[in-house]
Amino acid sequence: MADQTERSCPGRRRKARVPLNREAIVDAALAIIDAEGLEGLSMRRLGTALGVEAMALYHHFPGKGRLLDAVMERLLDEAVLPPRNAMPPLERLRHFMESYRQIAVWHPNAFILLVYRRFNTERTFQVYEKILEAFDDAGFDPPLAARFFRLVGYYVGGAGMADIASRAREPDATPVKLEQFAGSKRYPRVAAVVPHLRLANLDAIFGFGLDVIFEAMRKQAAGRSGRRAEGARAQKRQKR
Amino acid sequence: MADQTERSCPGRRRKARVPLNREAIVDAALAIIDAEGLEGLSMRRLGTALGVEAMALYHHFPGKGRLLDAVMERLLDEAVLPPRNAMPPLERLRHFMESYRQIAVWHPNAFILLVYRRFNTERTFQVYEKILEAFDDAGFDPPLAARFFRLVGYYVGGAGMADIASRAREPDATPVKLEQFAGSKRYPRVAAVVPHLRLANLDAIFGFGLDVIFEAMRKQAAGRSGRRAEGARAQKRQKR
DNA sequence: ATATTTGACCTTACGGTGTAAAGTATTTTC
DNA sequence: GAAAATACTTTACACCGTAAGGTCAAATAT
Repeated sequence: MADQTERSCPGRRRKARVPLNREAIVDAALAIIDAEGLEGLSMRRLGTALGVEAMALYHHFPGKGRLLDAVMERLLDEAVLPPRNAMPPLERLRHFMESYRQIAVWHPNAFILLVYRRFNTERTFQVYEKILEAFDDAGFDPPLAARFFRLVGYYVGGAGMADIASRAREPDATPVKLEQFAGSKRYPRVAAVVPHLRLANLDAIFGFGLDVIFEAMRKQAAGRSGRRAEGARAQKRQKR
Repeated sequence: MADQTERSCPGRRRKARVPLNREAIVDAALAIIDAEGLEGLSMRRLGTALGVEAMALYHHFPGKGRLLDAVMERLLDEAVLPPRNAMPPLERLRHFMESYRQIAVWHPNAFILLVYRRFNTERTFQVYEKILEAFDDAGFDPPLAARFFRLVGYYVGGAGMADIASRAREPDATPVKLEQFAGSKRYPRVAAVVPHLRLANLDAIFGFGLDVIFEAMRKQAAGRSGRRAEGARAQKRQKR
């Protein structure tokens, strides 16, 4: 992973020396995070991987914070919302949520950025906009869109994080693991449930939760679009 | 916040010199995190607050990781599961989830510990055990308990994190805020929904999500306990 | 009462971190 | 060809967690 690209190659046929660019830096940063964890990414380490001194990076990013923002954007690119005409809006949203979780699976060390840090760049706002557009397409007015947007967002973010914790080996974790308590007499309920929380089941569990949430959305959307058109029964939760 | 307690008071009537203890250290650590953020907590900083050199702390904790584990336990103490005979199991769980989120409100800087780090100590396993006991009381078999445990856990963890991000001023955040886009023509959906995501609404939004999840749990539990007993619904506290 | 052990804390040091400030060399522009 | 801009380096500072070993008062043993 430490490629040490031959950008400079001291004596040999100096080739116009292509300079670094933000994209290459972000790629390298994500590669390091994937390989060595978030705390494995330091400016010096990143510089070395790119064949450059740490301070050179400050020519392309004002600081590590902005670099991490760029890594977030890069991650978000992997979460795709299917095009508007491809399928019904709720299905589009479901696809997005599933691919969002995939980010946690593919980049377990980096995913926390999406949970911990604010979405503060233009690109991330474009994502918000498209998601909320789909909510609107599904027939949710802004107050209800806000509620379900949060519900599903909380869930997906939390699921990604918990997935990671399950797979986890963060820097200074205690060696104790869930599995060690599986046969414990002192924690019988934990022992009974733990077998169903294994890695192999996480996909199904995640899908189950999405089922519950999207089922609720489907009902509300149906009620709404009904009322919107003429006036049906509708779930009366709304308020204020 | 930097109390610099007079534990040593050089010349004056040296008073048996009460030594530090883990509890006092954890209290001080949490106080620092609350006041200055998670990255504001360093061993040196903590030592200073306690009137002691940093290395003295290593007499009470093997390292910063174990100290953070202790802070997690301290935080978890604030999430209370009402006693078994106080109310029906699903209501007990709901109370727990609400108080769990309160941790995020009271300790926004520390809450991420509960999401990011594994639960690895005895005390945290006791919490798991009691929660799963309540699931059992509610009539869920282990596979279904696992699913709903995750669903509600993902949600509550994600909600806490997102709440924090909303209130956030993490170390190197971009100055851009959601509100700056409220009137934007470029993000009309965001502009429409943002007013409903303000701090004042977060409690209601969180409650709405819990409503959806617990409604689904109620239905499933009813189906289960009905099948389990004979035909009645029965809240039925049962078992050991 | 004295000697010994122990517990609690301190000092020093090492290799890391992000980044401010200033220097250097190469490329581009006029 | 001179001037300006760009890309990168050097050096330095104030932090970080913690390993290793030292110090000194209180507790215990003799």
